[in-house]
Amino acid sequence: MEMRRDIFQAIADPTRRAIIALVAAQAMTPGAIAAEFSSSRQTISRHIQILTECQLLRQDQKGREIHYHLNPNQFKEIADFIEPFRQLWDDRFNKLEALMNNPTNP
Amino acid sequence: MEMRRDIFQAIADPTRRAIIALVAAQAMTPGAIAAEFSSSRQTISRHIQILTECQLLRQDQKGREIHYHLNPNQFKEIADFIEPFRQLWDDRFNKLEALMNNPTNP
DNA sequence: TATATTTGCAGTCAAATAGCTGCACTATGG
DNA sequence: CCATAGTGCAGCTATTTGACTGCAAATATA
Repeated sequence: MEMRRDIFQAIADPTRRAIIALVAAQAMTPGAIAAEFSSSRQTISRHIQILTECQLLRQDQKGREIHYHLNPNQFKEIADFIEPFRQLWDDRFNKLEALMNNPTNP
Repeated sequence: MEMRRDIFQAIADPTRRAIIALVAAQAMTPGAIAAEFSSSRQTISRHIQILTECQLLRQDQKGREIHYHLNPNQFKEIADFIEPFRQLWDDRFNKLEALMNNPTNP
């Protein structure tokens, strides 16, 4: 029944990206997260569940509260996807890369 | 009727990511792209249309053939999303950043 | 001009998704 | 022990999505 989630599908939803941005700043409880949105608490809870399945979020139980915090490692899969194209648009990256390949030269 | 497409939704589909990877190597016609997949030509054509709506692909009409090629600029939106988290996992990036902040000239 | 090739568009259908409400479970405090 | 607060899960519905088939438009070739 439950389709295998991948991280690209997880970040496809704008609400979930907003949740990620919120939690990135500080760990938050589901209630506090839901308070930031107009959707119902249960709906936000479902989004949190999806993000947790992809390990984008991690739980931190404290008494009856659960604090969710970001797991930045999972973003590597997205980074790996766009990395091959990065040099085609990111001048800053090109400068960094030049320094990396030629660290001692002018 | 037609929902506004965003780029995150565009790359959520694995077939579309595969199309992107194909076209990144070289510009291709819809027919040639479809030949790489088991889905029908029309289904692939629909995916190409979605990618083009998001400007991830660009058309290049040559007679009755249309060559699609990648528009890497659009990946910036994805990069901007994950960039804030990059330093938290990417050691290589940290090294590059260090070089950038402390260039070769003493 | 007639024909074949390349492509896009409309229509249909099954499956997945995101939203809601209601209920059950756990932990804290009196 | 009981009430309350914080969460998760089940079930329902409307919307969206991805796949297919069929057809039309445009271009190249005989």
